[in-house]
Amino acid sequence: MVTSGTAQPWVPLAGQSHRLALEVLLHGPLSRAELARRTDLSAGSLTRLTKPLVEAGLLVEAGPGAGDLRPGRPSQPLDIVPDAHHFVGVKITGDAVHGVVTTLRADVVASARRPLDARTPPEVADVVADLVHELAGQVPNVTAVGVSLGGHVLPDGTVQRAPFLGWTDVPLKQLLEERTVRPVVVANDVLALTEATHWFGEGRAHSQFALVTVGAGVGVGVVAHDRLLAGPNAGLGLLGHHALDPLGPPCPLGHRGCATAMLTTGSIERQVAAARGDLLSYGEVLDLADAGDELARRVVDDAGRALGRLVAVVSNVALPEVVVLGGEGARLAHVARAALDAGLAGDLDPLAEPPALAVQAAGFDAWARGAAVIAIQTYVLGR
Amino acid sequence: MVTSGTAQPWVPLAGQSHRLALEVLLHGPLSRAELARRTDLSAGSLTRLTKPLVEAGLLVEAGPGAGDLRPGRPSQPLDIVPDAHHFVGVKITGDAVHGVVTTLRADVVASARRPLDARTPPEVADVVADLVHELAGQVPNVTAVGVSLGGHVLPDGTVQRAPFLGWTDVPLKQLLEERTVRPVVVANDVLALTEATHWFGEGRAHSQFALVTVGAGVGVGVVAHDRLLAGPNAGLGLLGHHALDPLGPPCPLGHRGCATAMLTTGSIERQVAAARGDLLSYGEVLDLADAGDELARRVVDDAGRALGRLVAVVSNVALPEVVVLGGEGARLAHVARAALDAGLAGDLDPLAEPPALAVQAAGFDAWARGAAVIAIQTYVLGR
DNA sequence: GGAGTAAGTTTTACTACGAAAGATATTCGA
DNA sequence: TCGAATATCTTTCGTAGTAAAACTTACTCC
Repeated sequence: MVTSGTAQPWVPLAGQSHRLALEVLLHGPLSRAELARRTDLSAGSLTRLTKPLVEAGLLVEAGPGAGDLRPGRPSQPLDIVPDAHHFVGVKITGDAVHGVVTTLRADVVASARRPLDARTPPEVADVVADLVHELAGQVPNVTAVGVSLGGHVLPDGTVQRAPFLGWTDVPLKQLLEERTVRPVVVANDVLALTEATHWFGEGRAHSQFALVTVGAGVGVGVVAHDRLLAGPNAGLGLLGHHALDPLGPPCPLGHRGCATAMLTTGSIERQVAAARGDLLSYGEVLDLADAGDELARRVVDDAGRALGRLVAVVSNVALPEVVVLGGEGARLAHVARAALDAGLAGDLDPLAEPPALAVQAAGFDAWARGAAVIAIQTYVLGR
Repeated sequence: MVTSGTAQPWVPLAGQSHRLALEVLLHGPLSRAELARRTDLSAGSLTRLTKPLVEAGLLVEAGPGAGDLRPGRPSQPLDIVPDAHHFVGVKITGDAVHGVVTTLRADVVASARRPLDARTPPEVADVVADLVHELAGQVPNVTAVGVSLGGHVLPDGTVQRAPFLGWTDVPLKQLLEERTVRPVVVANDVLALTEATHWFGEGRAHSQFALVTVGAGVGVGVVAHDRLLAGPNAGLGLLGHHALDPLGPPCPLGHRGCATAMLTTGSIERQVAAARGDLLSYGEVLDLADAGDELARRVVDDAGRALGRLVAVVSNVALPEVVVLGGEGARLAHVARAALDAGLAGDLDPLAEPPALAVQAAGFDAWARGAAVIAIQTYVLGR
């Protein structure tokens, strides 16, 4: 039985062993021969390197790949044991806390939610700890907890700034480790979702892609050369006030037609409410637009066109192979796909190769899963 | 004496030897101890690895670093021999061909220029070959020739598209190798200049930076994680028609206030000519603006503000530590620095760390030097 | 049931590395 | 002028990781 005690990170694994384990984690069951090809190691090295990993229980010989009837000795795919470890991911928003439990492969096995009535750091930490406790009770072997929120997070887990909560310099990691007595990792929400997309989502096959999120805010994450673009400004929503439509509505800061004004769920609700007199939720607005309501259609199409232009800007600078659209408002990309495509095409060079587009499952669980992935990465990479 | 025969690329060097040689090439004379620190190798390994490199003449023990009087055995800096190899770099524009000769460290030791009267591939190749011949005659050991132009270049040296010349699918590398009987590398001009900035210019100390060029066109190159952002669309001027000023003049394609309309030398000349009646060169317009001429000042400031906004967009997406401004029109950044800063500040998040700005030496020699750097890289990395 | 094929294993020799101890060349202080 | 201190560079040696080649295993196809 795998020890259920303190989490042994993968770090003690030497260079190549670690690389092999990671390759198996990310790209599913792989035979030794396939691993040898991917890593440019010899077949002999693979036997040598995988033996201790199998003996330690980190890798297991999965059943033979069923379908392939090829000549030659059948391969014996190696795989990790996904539920040897579980991870809790929590996303904190301005008015609620969303949590999920995932396996080592980031498959969600449970989720829960708590409303957030108070926003002081200790109170929020209490709610998060309570949610973690509930979720962690449902599975064995919870190895680490990841927490994400909109704002700037320092490497030591301090939230330097979180406008949605009105926080500055809150030692969130420390507050949560005191309460949960588990390893906690804190990260920016957009960067966490970008990493999730990179390791376990639509970005898995690409070494260069971008994630554009729409929801309460607008965010962009870029992966280049298989690594997240980081820096002091990463994940802060720098394009939040990028001008997209000179005729659009103003945002709270007065920028006419900026990304926040055109794309955030709040702004779209507000535009419709101002014209109709009654307040509809973002989902209801999209439903109306889908049903052909003229007003909703106009607002949603304007937003779609703006999103297309935003994707074009990101695409023109970061040269992604794929642009993934995510965030709790991502359904917009489906409802206003035609307008999105038009806005995108208008701002791309006609001779340029357009990027592929992918729309992620929306909703807050996706955000929380992103936080869990940060916990997985920390455990696996040992940072 | 170093052989003056066929160029032995550095490639045969094994992994670490190659890395050491590259480190010395890029970061000047370095002692073994310093190299050990930079590469995380032991001092012992350094003796072992550098011995063959010194014996082969690739590295030489430079004179002791004069100034430093520290206790302990003095270090013996190792250096490459910069003029053991020379490289020719050529930039082809719509109406001229600019060439330079550089050392292995990309220091320019000669330059020359030919007007371009005809634009058919064979005629252009003749002019380029003639220029290469003249330049190569001035130094010993010309190892390779780099050629750059605005357009899309395939990995095999075919110019797939070059709007300035009206070319499609021209096997330029082949045409030039036939005529010069030397190894030729062909590359996109903006990407070549970005690599030059990365290896030997303002980007040397940074693993993440962006280059924005202004001149006959507008270009952007991005380096992330110490590698150029590449892809089918890299270097094509994708932001050339990015909207920067809703009230600006239209570009030839009708985009009002796009990067081309606001920033290219041609458009600035045209704006001033339209208002004054007489045609001034770009340099004269900048001189006038500097001298306080109201019309020129207005046009140049509008351009500066637009450049600032362009830098902001690039900065917000690519998160560079430095944004380098280059291209033959880069003097704009000096003349309209205040407007540039204003435009930049307006589009940056007030809470974000602003990127550092650097302005490159302008002029066509810089473009040609970029082409030479591509030749250097090809020789050193052996692609 | 044998030929063919490819995966996986074992053996062997080699290479690259770090650790540690030694050699060398300087500064600094007595 | 002579150690003591200090840092670079060199040498030696043991170890770990590697490829190459020969071998074993387990299947398909004829």
